[in-house]
Amino acid sequence: MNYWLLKSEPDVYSFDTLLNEKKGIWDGVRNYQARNNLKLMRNGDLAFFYHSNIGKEIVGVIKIIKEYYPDPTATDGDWVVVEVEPFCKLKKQITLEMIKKDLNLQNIGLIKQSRLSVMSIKKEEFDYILALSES
DNA sequence: GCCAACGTTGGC
DNA sequence: GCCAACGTTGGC
Repeated sequence: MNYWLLKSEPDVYSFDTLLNEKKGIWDGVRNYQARNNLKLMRNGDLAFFYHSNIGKEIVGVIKIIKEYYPDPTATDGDWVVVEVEPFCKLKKQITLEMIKKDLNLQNIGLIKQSRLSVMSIKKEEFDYILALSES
């Protein structure tokens, strides 16, 4: 079981859109490192849904329900998608500002690799952020 | 709108 | 294989 963080600009594709649509295809990834992470995802893995640019906060958790297959929106190259469904909405959103200030989260990919859109999250980080959102 | 931090491309 | 030029992401 692995944990991930997926970024999306909410004016393009938001967590609420996914909630309404019940299920989503994570397409359009055009970065090798992000793609490699997509390929490592397994059914049942959980991922944070982060809103970049607008909000700059983790808003929910999603579950991987279908492992990678070729991205139908790609005209060339070896790009892939996974399918996801909403798992839960966070009671309290966790902002980038909070994460940056939190001494327990200084090594999180969101800060270390700010441009990567699909990254892995340590179980401790995942559990810690979930606990924060409940507090 | 700007810019830092990357990633990609192409000339050499 | 190196590196300059350029493009993109995302925070500010």
